[in-house]
Amino acid sequence: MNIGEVAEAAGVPPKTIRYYEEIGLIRPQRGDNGYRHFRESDLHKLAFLGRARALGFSIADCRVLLALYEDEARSSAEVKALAEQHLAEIDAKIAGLTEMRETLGDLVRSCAGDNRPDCPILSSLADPES
Amino acid sequence: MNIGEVAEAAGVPPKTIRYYEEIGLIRPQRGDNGYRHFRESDLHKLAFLGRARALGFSIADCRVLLALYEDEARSSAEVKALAEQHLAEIDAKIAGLTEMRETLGDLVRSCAGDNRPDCPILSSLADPES
DNA sequence: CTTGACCTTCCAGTGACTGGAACCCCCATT
DNA sequence: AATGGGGGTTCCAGTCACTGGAAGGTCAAG
Repeated sequence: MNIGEVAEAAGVPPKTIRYYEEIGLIRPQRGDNGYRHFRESDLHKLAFLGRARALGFSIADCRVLLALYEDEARSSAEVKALAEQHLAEIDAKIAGLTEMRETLGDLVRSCAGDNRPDCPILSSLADPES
Repeated sequence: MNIGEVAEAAGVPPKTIRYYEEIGLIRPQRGDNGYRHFRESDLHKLAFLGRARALGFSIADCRVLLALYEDEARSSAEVKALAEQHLAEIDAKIAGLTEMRETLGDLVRSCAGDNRPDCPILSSLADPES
């Protein structure tokens, strides 16, 4: 398979695939014309990476996950630990965003949104104590 | 005030303040020694920026917010529209993260986390249909 | 006069791509 | 044989909002 075909099949853009090769996540073969040639195992890896990224794992995490996936002697505890750590990060992000959402939501609700200049949103940004 | 003092007072690091000057968000004066000199209005702006950033507004949004803040003829509707747009982005982010959280949470719950290699997390990443 | 804290600029790196330019290759049609 | 279009290739730059670090100037205290 050429890069376009595997990109389509794995749901990962060609640019991203080239980037993944550059950082050593995959190592496709090369044909005589210099084209990358992808085997089934490459496609498999790319789809794996696409799903891991969609779950928010960093590239560093993905590297570890791929290594664990290919390590027959892994323990599921290692994988679970990584996933739980990531889950905690997601929770932290959600908590931060939720707090933002609440604060900003309050401000938006308190703003008339008419053509007068008085605006509690700006007032609060300028001085939340006032 | 010098940069350290205003950084402390506004809760914005010196590096960030220099960056904000570089991109034209603030224009502190300069002393004969080349040091930046910050007036009360600069401090005020920096604190404003710090709070807007803490609410997740982008630098581009902050630029607009500052301009609106300084525009006596603004309408609160303009501010509210910007805030509502940002609120929608926050909601979208929260929704995305929440979905990740659920999927990943399911996987983590289904993983024994023992010293055997069998791992539903890896299996699902490799092939979610299986 | 020296020390140390503070200030300056400039350059590079972060994460994970993404866009674009310049160029090469392969196949099919004229 | 030429050509056209849709692949592919590399390399460079940009994104976002800083952040770290190096090399060097300035200032106040002791």
